[in-house]
Amino acid sequence: MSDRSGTQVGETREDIPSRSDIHVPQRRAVTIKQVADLAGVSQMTVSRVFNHPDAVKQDTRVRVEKAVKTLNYRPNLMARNLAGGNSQLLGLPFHGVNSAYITKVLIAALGICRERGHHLVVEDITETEDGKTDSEDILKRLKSLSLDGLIVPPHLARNNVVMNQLALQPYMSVLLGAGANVETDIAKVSSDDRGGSRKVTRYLIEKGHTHIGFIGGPADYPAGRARKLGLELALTDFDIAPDPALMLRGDYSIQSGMIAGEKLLSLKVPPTAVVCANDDMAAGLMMSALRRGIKLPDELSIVGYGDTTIAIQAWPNITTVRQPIKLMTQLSIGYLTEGEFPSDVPLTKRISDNHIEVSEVEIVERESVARLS
Amino acid sequence: MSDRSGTQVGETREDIPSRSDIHVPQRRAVTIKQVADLAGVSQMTVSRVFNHPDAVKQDTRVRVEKAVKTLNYRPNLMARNLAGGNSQLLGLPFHGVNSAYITKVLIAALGICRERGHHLVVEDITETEDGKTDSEDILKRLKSLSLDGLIVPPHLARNNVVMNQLALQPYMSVLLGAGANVETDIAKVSSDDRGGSRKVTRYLIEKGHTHIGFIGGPADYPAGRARKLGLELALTDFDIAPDPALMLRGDYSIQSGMIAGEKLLSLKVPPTAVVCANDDMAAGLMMSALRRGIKLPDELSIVGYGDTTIAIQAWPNITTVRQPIKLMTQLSIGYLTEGEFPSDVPLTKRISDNHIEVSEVEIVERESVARLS
DNA sequence: AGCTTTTGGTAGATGAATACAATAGAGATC
DNA sequence: GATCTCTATTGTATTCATCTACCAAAAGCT
Repeated sequence: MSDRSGTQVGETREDIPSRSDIHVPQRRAVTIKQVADLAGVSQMTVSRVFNHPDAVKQDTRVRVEKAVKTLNYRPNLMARNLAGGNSQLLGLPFHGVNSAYITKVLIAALGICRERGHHLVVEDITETEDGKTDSEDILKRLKSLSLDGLIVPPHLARNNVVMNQLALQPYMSVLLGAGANVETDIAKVSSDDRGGSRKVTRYLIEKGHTHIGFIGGPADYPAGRARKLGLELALTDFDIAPDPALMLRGDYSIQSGMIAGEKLLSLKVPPTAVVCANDDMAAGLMMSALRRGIKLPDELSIVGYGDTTIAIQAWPNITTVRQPIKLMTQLSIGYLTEGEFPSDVPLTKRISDNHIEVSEVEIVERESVARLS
Repeated sequence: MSDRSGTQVGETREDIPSRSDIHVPQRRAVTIKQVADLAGVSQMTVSRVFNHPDAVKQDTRVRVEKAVKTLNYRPNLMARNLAGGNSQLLGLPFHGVNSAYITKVLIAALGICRERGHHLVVEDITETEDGKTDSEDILKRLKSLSLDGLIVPPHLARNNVVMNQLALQPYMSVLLGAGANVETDIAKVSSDDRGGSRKVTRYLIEKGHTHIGFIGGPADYPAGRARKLGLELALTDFDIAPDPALMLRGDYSIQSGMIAGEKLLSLKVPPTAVVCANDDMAAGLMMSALRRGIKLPDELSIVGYGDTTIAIQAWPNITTVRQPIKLMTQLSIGYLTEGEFPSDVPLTKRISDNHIEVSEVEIVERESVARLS
């Protein structure tokens, strides 16, 4: 008690008055000690209230919580982590090019982190001009961060050097959105790309299309391959022979969609409909069609994949396949923080202990598809 | 407790070889102590090499640097910050809607942070469904982070509650991209919105347009007002009387651009050209024009502002005003880390000690403007 | 030699968590 | 009824990796 009265009298460095500068380093943030003093308990008890609430008597817990509230206390992340606790920091590697997908992930992750009291550290993994990824540099930056977990986008997953090192880190990583074929056995959250692609393709066929083109993704993106497979499945479902001449490949950029479009549209018998492995390429294709004066969607039906922002920015708005990014991100972050996937998520298929697949993929009907008459 | 002692006696946890688990918490990260030992100096000397290199003799510094390299040492951010150093963490509030501008900032900031060894913590400031911003929540999240500095986007700058609190934080904040009229005296990096808008408007006039519409931004975005002013200036430059009926206002979304477009295009005498306060609204306007079967750009010329991704995703590609985001972000982060703006930056105008304006704003000619014949 | 400057070291602090110790109260044992 | 055991709860000491502040030793200069 004497101890308490002693500290209550605010002395020490606290009482330095504000200077005339604009940015006055404000009185230091409230520490756990101050809370403990106010509540009349030890620091440990306050710490417990935050980290193991059940281990504290209801009575004292309430007292501590009140003190926390009156002082507006927030645990210092740095100290917490240094002492062995969680840093509450999740990492998200981000690349600035063709960034529709990753931006969607970012926004989803941001919201979830906010809800759960985590923070998102975004790291640049854009390739240098000469197209090389500096794996060393990425790893270095990631290492100094004391993350609680890392969300790995497909773009980074292709880099096996990084992936292998990641498996050795003291935190978990989750691959968000890939198919398979990553060397490292890392946790994965995927969605049914094959099924989605099969679904839209059938949708086109049911609209009367039989001469269907495809613009796929780069070879090192598994999702792109799954989408191609889905298309072929749908085709054979209806006894249509896939035509290799109609199967092109882009690099997920608008530009590459335009180039593929040029080729496709200059064929003697151009396709009446085209499935694209992502929305950006669909938009690119759209541009090359418009440039040729082709009327959309009447003379050419186009579908994208992903339901990214560009799908509603292009005109006509692009019919596409919605990827449940929000749900996938939720599952990823859940895994990172809980250590495992929840068991009762609807619309998902548990492939293994560390791989879950979202099976709900739906078509978003917009304006870029016409019935072939 | 017996279960504890059951593990091999005398075994420090260091020498446990890799287990069969997937995620093996690797041997602890290299610490400053190990570096010091290897280099044959004290921890302090190593610390100095990192933080005050000039205070260490060339000779020993080299020795330390070699040790750092061989051990692949990276200072622990958490410890560094706890002990009073810099956290190397910069904050960037991000909102998920109409996010073209902020995404561009994000990408720029990411690259700069990478170069300079900083990390970017992105925080969600998206409004809740009921349109309210939870200032308390934002502040709380920002506070627990021990940031070195905060980049404030215009979106957040409108919130005076937050802005006032920010001025009290122990780190600096820079307003990136606003005009003026923020109550708090915060550092600012702006660009010449008025000049840019004036420039494109003149450009349109020189193309023969005189009946020019404008779709502005919300009242609480100073940049939008500056852009409107620029338009009016250009108009009077050429003795054209601004027509209030042609001056509409959106909220920077594609949607609002479409709505404004509907109004504008259903006038008895619709404008032959429209200046939009951002690219998204230009795209929206474009859609409503296309929907009406108006031929672009021949029957309607459109210019946007900002040169965001949508400008090249829409078709025809949008002629717009480039905002030097990269440079502005560079200046912002420079201010945050150095404490002041560099004095010799080309193409900028120093307005005050803590306000710098980028005067270079150029038109990016694309396909959305036609000469009026 | 005496003083200043440079350079490197020691001690303590930072805020919170883990490990272990201590205390109190309930019920069990004799 | 006194003591003992066990459990629930709270406290103490230590640790985390690094920095700031203050000292001491070495080197340079007059």
